[in-house]
Parts: sequence; C-alpha cells; structure tokens
Amino acid sequence: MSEEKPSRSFVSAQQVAELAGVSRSAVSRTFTQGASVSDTMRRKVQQAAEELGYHVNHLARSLIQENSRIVCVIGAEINTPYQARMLEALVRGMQRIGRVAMVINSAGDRGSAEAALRQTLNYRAKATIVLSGAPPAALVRTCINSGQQVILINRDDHLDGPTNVVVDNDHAGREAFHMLQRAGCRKIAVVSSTAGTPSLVAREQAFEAAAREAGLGVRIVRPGPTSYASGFAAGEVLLSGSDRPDGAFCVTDLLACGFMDAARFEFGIDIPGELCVIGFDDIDQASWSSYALTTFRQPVEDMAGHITSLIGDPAADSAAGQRTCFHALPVWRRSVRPK
Amino acid sequence: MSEEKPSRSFVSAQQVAELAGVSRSAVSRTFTQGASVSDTMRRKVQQAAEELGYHVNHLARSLIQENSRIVCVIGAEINTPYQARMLEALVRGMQRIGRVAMVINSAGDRGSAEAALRQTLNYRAKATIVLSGAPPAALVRTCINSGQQVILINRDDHLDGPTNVVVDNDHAGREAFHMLQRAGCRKIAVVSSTAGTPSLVAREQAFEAAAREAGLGVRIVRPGPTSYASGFAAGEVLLSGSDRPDGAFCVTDLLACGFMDAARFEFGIDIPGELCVIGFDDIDQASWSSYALTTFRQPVEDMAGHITSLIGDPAADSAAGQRTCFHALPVWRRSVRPK
DNA sequence: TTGTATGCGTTATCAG
DNA sequence: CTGATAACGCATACAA
Repeated sequence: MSEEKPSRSFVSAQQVAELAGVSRSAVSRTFTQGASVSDTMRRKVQQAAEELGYHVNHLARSLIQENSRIVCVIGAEINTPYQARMLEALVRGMQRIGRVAMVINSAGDRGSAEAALRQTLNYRAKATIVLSGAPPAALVRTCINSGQQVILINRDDHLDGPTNVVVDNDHAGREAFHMLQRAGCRKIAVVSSTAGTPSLVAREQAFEAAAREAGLGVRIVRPGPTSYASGFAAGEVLLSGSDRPDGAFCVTDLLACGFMDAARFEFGIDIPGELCVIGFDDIDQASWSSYALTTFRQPVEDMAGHITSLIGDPAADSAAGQRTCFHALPVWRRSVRPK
Repeated sequence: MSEEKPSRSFVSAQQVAELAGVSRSAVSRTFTQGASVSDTMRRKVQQAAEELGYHVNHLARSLIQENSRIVCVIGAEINTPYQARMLEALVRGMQRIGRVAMVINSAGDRGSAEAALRQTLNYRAKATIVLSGAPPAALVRTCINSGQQVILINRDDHLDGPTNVVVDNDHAGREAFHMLQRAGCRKIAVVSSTAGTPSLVAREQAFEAAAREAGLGVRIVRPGPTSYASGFAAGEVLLSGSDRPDGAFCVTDLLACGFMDAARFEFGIDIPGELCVIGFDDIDQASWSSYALTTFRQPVEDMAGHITSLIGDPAADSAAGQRTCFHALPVWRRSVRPK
C-alpha cells in the first residue's frame, strides 16, 4: 500500500508530472487511448499516478472533446418495475460502451421535464434518453441542434427529430382482444390509467377497435395513475355490480396485479375460471405464481441493446429521426383459460 | 418561437456575448447565483441566450469550482424493488438540492466495484453513495482523500472513513423471532441468500441468537442470490419433507414472496394457518393482497432524506465516518397469526 | 518518442 | 455595475 498524502483535494496531471519528473503531456498521453508513449515512460507515469491517487478529470477532457460521454436518462417513477428494469439495462449498456448514465427525475409537473432537458444540455450530454414524461418539443429541438442524440422510448408522439424506439402497441392490443375472445369471454373490460401516455392510449384503442370489429362493446375504466392501487380500484368498480365482465385487458402488468387481487380477495372471483386477465410488459411479478399473468413481453434487453448500439456507433447520425419498432410477444400463463 | 440556427454544436457564452453586444463576463454573471448585474443587462443577455439556445456548461464550471455537483450512486441490481425505491428517493433528493445523480452499476465481479469507484473520481463527484457491492477499502480512502464524501448504505463493514447509514438489523432480527414465537411457532427456519451482505448476515445471526436464547434451534437455508427464485427454491427444500417448519423468517421480502408462493402453490400450505412468514424491507409487493406480508419497514424516504441533507449541508464534514442507524419498524399484515 | 505552447468554456479577481 | 485577464485540468498541433 502506497502512502497517499491526505491532500484533501483532487490530484492533477501536473502533480503527477512533477513527481515522475516528466512533462504534463507525457502524463496526458499515458492515459489517452491511442497515444504513443514509450514503455518506460508509461511505467514511470503510472507509478507516480498510483502513488498520488491520480484519476483523469473527465470533465476537463470533455471540455476539449466537445462530447462528454455522459448520457442522460430522463424518467418519472424509476422505482416502477418496468422502468427500473429498463433503466438497469440502459445503465449496463452505457457502461459497456464507455459511457456513463446520469439519471434525471422528471416526475410531476410540466416544468419538471423541461428542467430535466436543461440539465442534459448543462452537462453537454452526448445523448438523452427519455423514458417517460412529456418533453416540450422546442427544447427537444434545442438538444438536437446542440448536436445531441435524443431517443424517446415508447413515446410515439410523432415528433420529428428525435429517434423513436417503440413497441408494437397496435398489434398487441388487437391480439389481446382475440386472445380473450378465443377464451370465450363475452363481457369485456379495459383497465387503463389517467396517465394518457401515447403507448397506453394506443393499446386501449387498438383493443377497442378489434372489439368493435367483432361487434362487441368494451367498458373502459381509468381510476388513476398507472399503479397497483389503480388496478385494485378498477376491480372494485368493475366487479361490484351484477353485470360483471368475464375478461379484462389491463394496459400494464401493474394494473393487472391490482385488478386480479381485487377480484380474488374482494369478490372471491376465480381466475381464470370466471374471469380472464391479460396484462402488458411482463414485469417480474407477472411470472410469480400468485399471478401467473398472461401478458405481452416488452423485449427490454433488446430495446436497451439497440439504444446502446445507436449511441455507441459514431456513424449513427443516420438514425436521427428514425423509428424502430419492437414486437411484443404474448406470454401465455394461467390468467387466461386455454383455448 | 425564435429561429435557432442549426449550428449542430453547443453554444458558448462568447457567442451570446457577441449577439448581445456585451462582454463574456456579463453573460457569466447573468447565470451565476449571487452576482450583481443590472436588470437591463440581464434582460439583454437572457434574450440573446434564449435566441441561441445557450446553456451554461457545467463541466467547465466544475473545472474552476473544484466540486462538480455530480453525485455518484453505485449499485448492483437497480431493478430490484428495494434498490429501485432507494435510488428513486436519492435521485429526487439530489435534484432537490441542486445536485445530479450519476448511476454506476457494479454488478458481478469484484473488479466491477473498483471500476465504479474510479468513475466517481474521474467525474470529480462531490460525493459517492454505495447502495451495494463491496468497494475496496484502499479506493474508498482515495475518494475521501480527494475530498469526496463517501456514504455507505446498509454496508456496515465497520470501515472507518466513510459515513454509514444503516438499519437496526440486530434489533429487527431478534424481534422477528419473538413475533414468530408469540404466534406459537415451534419449528423455525431462516431463509437467506448466498450474497453474504453484512446487513443480511446480521439479520440472520440476530434471529438465530434470539432463538438459541429461547432454547430453540433454527434451520437456515441459502439457496442462491437474493431473489424471488431463491425464496421459491428455499420453500421447495424446506417444505418437502415431513418435518416442516411452521414459521420462517426471510431476510428479504423478495425471498419471502418466493417462499410463500412455493408454500401455497407447490404444497398447498395455508399461510398463516399452518405456516407464519416474516420478511424484511417492506417493498411494494409486501402490501399486495396476494402476500399481505408481515415485515419490517426500512424507512427509505427518511434514509434518503438524511443522506441528502448530509450532502447538501456544506458543514457536514463533521459527519465523516459517522454512523447513523435507522429503526426498522414491524408492519403487521396477515402472514403471521395474530397473537 | 518527448516537451512546449495553445485553446476548450467557465468563473474569480481586479481595474475602471 | 461592467469589462479585461488569469486561472481551472486537460488534449493536441507543432517543434525538437
């Protein structure tokens, strides 16, 4: 163990150079990818650096290189199972390509998303990934004009400029209806939320359209935000009357879990005997035995991987404004009667 | 909407100054807290800045101010309910005091935690919060010597130097035993994991000690990492024999959920009729009706708030090496028979 | 291969 | 209150 002097401050390349008895540039070159230094020089520098506890200042480095290797991830409710999983995958991906993720919460008010986007500019982020929230179009444009790559996940507002990564909500929504129909459900409900997120709305509407085409009406409830509690509340509303639905599409697994619990524990309803339930996302809890929820899997790893390669690839400017759609595959479990 | 020229690069204070017809310093002062500028000047500058889409470069600012307003949060398995909740609370807290959180994954191997800590130094982070993982003591010291504030959550390895924020695992572990004992359980098991995290071990040992004092033996299983699947596996191991336990303490709610599901769906065991279960953390799922898990609540908001104030307070140097212990209160639900 | 000099975008200091 | 100038820590073009 080398004895580090408790300088109570960060060590600079200058100090390393002095200790090693070389020039500042030599130190710089030692830590710069692809610079030419002799082995003896490198060893001397590295030893001095180790001794002082020197670490390259990425902030100063970014100042020169104009792109900061920082990637901002903007999201509300990071603690939600789906978002947490996506965030985790993104953080890992960024790290894999030598970038680092800066997480910004945009929860709540409208101004919050704006402030988040400003932070992204303040830190000269190389890219901004929007997990949720509604960023003002004008500010998104500023980000792009500043040379940033802006990537929107499941926020298909049809803004041009940012790159969009979405899931095929339309297809899945329609498929969900047919799955319930084939299971013999006749009185069908949709459990949604007041969030009004584009992808949630798309699922709702696709499901409803398919039902209409089949000559069936659909009852839609939106008791609150996208949460377990809202799903539970939806169950209390939908299942208390005499004219109960026998099939439900919940636009999110979280809603589905709440809905199922209300059905079982408030009304003693058997799933899937008396009621079939379909969710969306395939969060961890969907596979837990208590739920065994039939749902649609968002290929989170694939999506994060795609985004990572988009950011890692230097020639990815061609992807600007591009839209990539991933397929959400149905995962059959036990909350829907077998056909 | 002002027409921004698509410069494809970030705007500098210099450009704003030229457009506004003032000096660079004037621009700087306009955006610096507590600098004195005339109203007319400020207005002129702000208008020019708006027009060009200027945003202060925090990287350059940090260069001169020596503390970067960046706080690194290091953790493995951010997508886990407990960690996700803590992360979310921390991110919100940092934002509240004008800091920004940089998330670094330290999953897996030993070198990973080291690399994470290096990142923290590279970005001249003002503070580092370790959510999980075992950072090498030498590197922690380098961080502290560099003027960083290092905060460890629930990693009570008794390292001196870093600030520790922990939960009273000993007390809770003992309490858990007495709760099971009072519920009339005689054959008691502990479900733990192979993670070997100090806080998990502390819970185990405290529980076991209390049992020993009461003259009872305890069966401990550690089927794998701290996850739902491990809890499920623990259930399969413990409940298959003829000599089943009638009470179990799971050192984590995630383990408890898996354990309960195995008990109910693999063996048809009634909880709490035939088997009482206690968890730890009070994650969201613990309150879901399917589980209604009696557990110990980690005061996540309070802990995050404490950490936030520690980082926000400029005179918090006195807290270096300090240890703050939070109390984990029991939350009674329905997985344990009422006394 | 090595050292010297310059500039990146800010803020702080000092004159005016 | 305002403008000029010197840092901050680093990478690089250029000269040796």
